[in-house]
Amino acid sequence: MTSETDRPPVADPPSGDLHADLLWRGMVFDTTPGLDEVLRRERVTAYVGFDPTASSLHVGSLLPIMGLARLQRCGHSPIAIVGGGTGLIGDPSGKTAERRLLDAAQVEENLQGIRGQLERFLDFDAVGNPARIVNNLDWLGNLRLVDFLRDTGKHFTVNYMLAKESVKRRLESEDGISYTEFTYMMLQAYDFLVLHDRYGCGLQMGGSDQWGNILAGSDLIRRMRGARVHGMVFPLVTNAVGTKFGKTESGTVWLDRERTSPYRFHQFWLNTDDRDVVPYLKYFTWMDRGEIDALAASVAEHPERREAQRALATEVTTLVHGEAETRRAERAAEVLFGGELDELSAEDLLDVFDDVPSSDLAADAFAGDGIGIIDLLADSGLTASRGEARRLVRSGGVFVNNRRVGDEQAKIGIDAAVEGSLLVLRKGKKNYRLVKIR
RNA sequence: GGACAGGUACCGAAGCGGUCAACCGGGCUGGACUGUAAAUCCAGUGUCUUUCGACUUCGGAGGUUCGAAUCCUCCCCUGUCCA
Repeated sequence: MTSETDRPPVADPPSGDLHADLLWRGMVFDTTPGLDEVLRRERVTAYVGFDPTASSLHVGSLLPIMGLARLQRCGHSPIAIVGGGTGLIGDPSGKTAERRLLDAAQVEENLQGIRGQLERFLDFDAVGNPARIVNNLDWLGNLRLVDFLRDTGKHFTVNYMLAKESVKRRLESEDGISYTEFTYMMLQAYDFLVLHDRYGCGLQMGGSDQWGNILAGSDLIRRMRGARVHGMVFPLVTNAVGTKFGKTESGTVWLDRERTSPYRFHQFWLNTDDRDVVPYLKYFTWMDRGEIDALAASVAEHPERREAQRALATEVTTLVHGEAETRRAERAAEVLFGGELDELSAEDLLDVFDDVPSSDLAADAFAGDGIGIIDLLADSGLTASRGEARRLVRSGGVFVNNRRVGDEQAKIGIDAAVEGSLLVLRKGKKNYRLVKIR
């Protein structure tokens, strides 16, 4: 026992060797010494903090989420802390500029969204080790400055804080660091202390940029409670292309379907580079070693089949959006990349092109021979200008209903529309636009 | 407050009186190849018309000139150094 508090008695030892599993998955970037022993012998309560700057998490948070989920499956207890209090402050880690502050109402709203997403991964009704979500605003909100400075602040030397990488970097930057953000570390350490006291929390996990903050927490607990608590950080998820993980041309990949449709979400994973797919399978799916090894072999021998990517996309999309949405996304991909639009009804098309931008067009635009392809492209917004539309047609990058249109003089008649009401414009391979005719 | 340096298209960066819609690189968009890939190669990348051409762009406002991104004046902004 690392805690002096009334943590529920531990009945069984944890199941499985979590630490070994995490190691194999490459999820351990660094830990405090002895954590592996603790995880083997005791049921541990661990927490991860989530950033409440948006009402949704994005795929960048998936690694810590899966960390918590794996932990729970081994019989440990996960706590997700949504930093309503610290979110009001802003973490300087990994940032080079001062962060804008959120107001309390906004944080509360974001918190609700995040809670819903976490519920897909963590079991809040598990017998014995239910997951919990807490908001640190609950204790930070009415924390008295004088008390805090006397009880907690006493344990931090400024020298200690200045030595932290996150602070150092900001000290060297032009804008410096505000006193507010400078204090962030202390607040996060205090969170750890509170969770330790209330829930017997003995482990904090997080991204590798959190290492300093995590150690600050464990140091604080050691000084104030004389207890040894642990920290573990995940590696930074990278990709072979060298761009930031979780970003596409169209922006961040969110877990919220309103921000990133299940189709796009699925596509994001499907497009994973060969070199990244095995690590991602380890990180983000529940597949075991045997399954992943088999897929790794498939990548090596028949990369063109992309079995690993398909499995990854299916698994992760199912985790986040459920089976029905995953089916839909897969079907949409088949239609969009497999080819035959002809067999689909207007209704099917609307379904498949669910998240494709669309524009309306009056039926009388087709009077006579039909509408000119250039006009159609420019009016629909698929191209930014008529000149671009021309260039695109010339270079063979324009498709109407998946058939190439190479003549810039071409007219599109109303009869080309599916059921007289729908045209599918495509630019290149993946850029679709739906034109609804009314 | 003083001394320099500089502000050019999405970004970086040439141009320094006409032939500049503006070299070049990156990015981006197409095409070829392919595995909805990577790498590579090709093309394009102000607007309108596309054949010629017209119009709007080079921090802002004026001015000189037949003609300016290029010269002059004032203003705004940024970086570096000195106080």
